[in-house]
Amino acid sequence: MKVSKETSAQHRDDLLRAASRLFRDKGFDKVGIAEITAAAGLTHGAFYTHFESKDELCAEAIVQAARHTAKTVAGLGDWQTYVEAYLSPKHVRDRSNGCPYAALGGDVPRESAPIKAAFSTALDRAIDGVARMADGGQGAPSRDRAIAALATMVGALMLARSTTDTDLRDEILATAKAHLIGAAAP
Amino acid sequence: MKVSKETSAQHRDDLLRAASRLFRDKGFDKVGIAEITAAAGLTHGAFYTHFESKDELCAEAIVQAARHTAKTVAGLGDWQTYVEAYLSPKHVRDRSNGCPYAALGGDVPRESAPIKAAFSTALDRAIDGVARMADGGQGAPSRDRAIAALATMVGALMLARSTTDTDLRDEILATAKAHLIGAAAP
DNA sequence: TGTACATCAGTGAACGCGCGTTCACTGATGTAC
DNA sequence: TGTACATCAGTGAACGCGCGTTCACTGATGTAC
Repeated sequence: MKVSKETSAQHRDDLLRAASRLFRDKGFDKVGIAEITAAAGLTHGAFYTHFESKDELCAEAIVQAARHTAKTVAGLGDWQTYVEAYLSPKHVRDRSNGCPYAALGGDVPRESAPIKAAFSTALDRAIDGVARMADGGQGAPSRDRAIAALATMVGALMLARSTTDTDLRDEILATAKAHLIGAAAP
Repeated sequence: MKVSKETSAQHRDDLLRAASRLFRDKGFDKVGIAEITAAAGLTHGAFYTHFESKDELCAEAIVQAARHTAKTVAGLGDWQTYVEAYLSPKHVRDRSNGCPYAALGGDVPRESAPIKAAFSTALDRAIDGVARMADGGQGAPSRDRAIAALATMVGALMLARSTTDTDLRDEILATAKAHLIGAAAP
């Protein structure tokens, strides 16, 4: 049955939000159209009135996740708070709502060009965001520091998530934290 | 038809090598049993005389990739040479023969316990290897530096691989390189 | 404002396909005499 | 050393399953009069 334009727009948004969370949690390949539409309270057939293909959804879900993440990060305000939240056991556990660059960075190189392009654009903006946050208005060239910091954070989070040894996990998080906060606020 | 014990052992090794390369290139989900057995010059039916399941192969392929990588890295000898090879455009392109931690670290958290355990053990050894290489016998506590360096390298490689913008890619590689080599050999 | 009808978002059955896995069969290996 | 036979690695057809995608249909929406 037909629904109102507002409801339809809401459904599209629901699909994007569900996809953005599910993809970050399980990766593109391990989440099906049926699971995404069900999470949005729809049946799988409705999917293709909103998106042309799964690939298109993947690309848009990256944008959605990046936007949501940027908003959350901006809300934290302080660089040290951000680093500590990023390298926390909670962020290791909660992939669904976490950093899309750490969650999907490993998958993106294997996906289609539009997906790579979406990720690439989002990443570039995220670097700018981190650069702005990392040094609150100082004249120093901050983009380089932002890139190095982001690489360390993304790498540390990914490795921490890949570990079954909780000692090693905590060691990775603590070490990365020390290097980042020590370097940014000596 | 039956083959000799030596041939069979060789086939098992061929399967592991093929799997270790294919998985690093495309990830666990995008490589099928048929593709792996074909790459090893066999048909898919032969697979189950060597491995109980795809999951078991994934775990063993991680060990295989880690061993091969450790051998290659040991051959480089010098820390600076290693960092430059790691953060080279060649390594960005050639995932098949590259670092298994950057290639599969994003996938491992979503896989079964044996796969996570295999990865975790290999990672722990890799950290030790990097620690030994990074400071050639100095008394300084090197394990922390090794962890931070590995996180930065893995993160930078992954992000560089996820980029379509070649300027951004080169920027990521150059920045990470500067931070790592500057820190280890000031 | 009320009625008639074209539109189209959502449903659910169906599709072709590739996947991991199984299994009856084949024929070279390697052992027992 | 030579022969007879049990073993078992590899083959290829077949399986059930879940996937992305399609499509005829439904019925509420929203427009034209």
